[in-house]
Amino acid sequence: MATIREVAARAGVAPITVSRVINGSGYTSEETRKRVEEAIRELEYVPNVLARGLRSRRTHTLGLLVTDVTNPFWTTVARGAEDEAMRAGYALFLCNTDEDVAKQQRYIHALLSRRVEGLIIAPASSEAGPLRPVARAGVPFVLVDRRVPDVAADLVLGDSVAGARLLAEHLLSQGHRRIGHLGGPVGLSTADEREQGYRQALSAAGVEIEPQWVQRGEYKQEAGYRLMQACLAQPPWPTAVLAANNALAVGALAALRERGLNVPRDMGLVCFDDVPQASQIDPFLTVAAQPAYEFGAVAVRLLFERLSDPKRPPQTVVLPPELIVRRSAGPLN
Amino acid sequence: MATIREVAARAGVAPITVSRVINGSGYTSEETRKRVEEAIRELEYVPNVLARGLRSRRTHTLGLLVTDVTNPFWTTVARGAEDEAMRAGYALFLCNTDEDVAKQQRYIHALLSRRVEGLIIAPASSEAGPLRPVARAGVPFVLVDRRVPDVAADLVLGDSVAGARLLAEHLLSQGHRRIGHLGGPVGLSTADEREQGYRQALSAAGVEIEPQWVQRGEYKQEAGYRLMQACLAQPPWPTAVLAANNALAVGALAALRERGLNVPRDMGLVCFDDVPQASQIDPFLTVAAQPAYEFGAVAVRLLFERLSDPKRPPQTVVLPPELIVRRSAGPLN
DNA sequence: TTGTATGCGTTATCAG
DNA sequence: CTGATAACGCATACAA
Repeated sequence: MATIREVAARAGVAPITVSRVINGSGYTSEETRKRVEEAIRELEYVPNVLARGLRSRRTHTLGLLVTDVTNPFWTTVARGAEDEAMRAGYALFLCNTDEDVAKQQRYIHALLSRRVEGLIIAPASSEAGPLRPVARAGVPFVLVDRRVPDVAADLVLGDSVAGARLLAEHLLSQGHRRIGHLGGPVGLSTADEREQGYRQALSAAGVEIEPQWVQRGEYKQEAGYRLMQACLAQPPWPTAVLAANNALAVGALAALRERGLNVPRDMGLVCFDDVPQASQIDPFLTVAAQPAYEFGAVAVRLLFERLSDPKRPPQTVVLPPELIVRRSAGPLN
Repeated sequence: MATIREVAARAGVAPITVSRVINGSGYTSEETRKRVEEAIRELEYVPNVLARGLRSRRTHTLGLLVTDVTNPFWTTVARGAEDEAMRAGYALFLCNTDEDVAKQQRYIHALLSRRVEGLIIAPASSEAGPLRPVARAGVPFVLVDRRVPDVAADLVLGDSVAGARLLAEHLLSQGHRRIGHLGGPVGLSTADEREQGYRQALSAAGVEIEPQWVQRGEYKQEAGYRLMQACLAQPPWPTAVLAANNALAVGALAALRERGLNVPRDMGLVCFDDVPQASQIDPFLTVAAQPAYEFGAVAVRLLFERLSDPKRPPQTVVLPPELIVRRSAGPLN
């Protein structure tokens, strides 16, 4: 691969002049710029971003940590972030932590060692500890989707309480009075808040909750399957359940099918986050859909704002969910 | 952020000794290693991979270009690649080209300029031209899912001809004799081969094909919607269609629903590639599923083999699809 | 087993 | 408007 010196030699200028042409910094005459650009083309010169980053401390690279790449919510977040980053000439490392703090830490280290200029993190846990290395390295970061107590950072959130309330109210409006909740990990802000919204709605309607109807686990299909079974371990059964995310709902559906229970005939089901392809195939699940693409795009914008003004106070952007009513929670018989 | 010199100073050794401890290269006494490791911990030292790569020409970074991050097939490929790369201590840039050659070229440039050691590419077009910069930069690459004529590179493929034949034969076995095909872009190997497999199966069964039943377009939902409409523009209609990928099938389903046609009652539908979440929610689509995770993992393995032996002749690995029969193509009435 | 000198490719800084 | 010089942080080559 050609270097900036070879380009300079061929164009008959100094390396720094080539640098100026590439970066559009400083002055260059029309004349020399033409010559340099031609030399670049002829040699198929590709600037070495490593060397550039080493000297200038600007790598034009961001990192994005999501907790599940196979979840359409997160891939859509990634698209939003990627588009926004690319628009600004930044590349984006997309990393999948799988809700696993150890994996998250390995990626954080990998990204810091690659000197990314900023990080967008969907935290795998609500502990502040794992984020400390990022803060101490002085690398700006934005949290998406989940809060972390005692961490001062920009934040892009959905409204979990309101969304869960919407879903629960929908079930109530369909006549359900025995409503269960399949929740996410205890301590994770979205999971805690979704349970809270669910409880608020039911309590406002004067509806009782059996303890076994409320289950918590990971945001994964297997957990949905398991929690649904636990929920139905013994009577009385709920007539409907609210799953705290789409993966939980998909797992719950498998458990219900296995027991020969039909949705919505035998059991109503609603959840947070859409499953777009599935909904195209069959508009079935009633969901509180979040503007995932915006999550990513807004997070990158916040990050850029912070990069250009490091002292600006942390901002929080809340993007409300939208209730999409489909067939999975029809009127209670 | 601390540098290797600060670590060395604190440990009372030379920088090169720290380097040796970090990389496990050369000899270091137990004693000094302990001291160095402690200094690293105390200073929260994070090695600068840019500097390391500049000097050693090893960045421990790969690039993966997929054509659609929101398609579960590609996210699963990405997971396979990522897991395999991480196991070897490599990070992976995951980039989404959106089936757009211009976008693909921008990412290729971004990745070359970051001096990735290798690339895994799902080519957005079957032209060799766009891949030339990679070859000329001397960066090894593996093609996944699609062939590119006149490019000597390692290759991970599904068996498109066989898969399409399986799907078509399934439709024939259900009694269908008027079978359409919604195909991918003309010239793209998977798209061409899937049409070929479809034609082989029908011709072997002595079944005729109306020209309007065979449509080709992008591997995207909108195309599926449009092609399905074109397919039904005028009688005679097919009684079933074979979509060349999952996105096309999802779009086709929307078009059918819009016309009030029920699948499988009024129209059979099968496609290449699964839609895992949707199939969990409702085991509906009959598909030729490909081992997507293996695509990614095998591609990374091939890349590593080539990195360690650049002169080895290009390999091609073919991973066969599996027919999963569900309800979307029941017996013809 | 450890250290010294040097250079990877680029840009910041200062000069002209 | 252009150039010379040095330095970014690390690892290679060679010495001790």
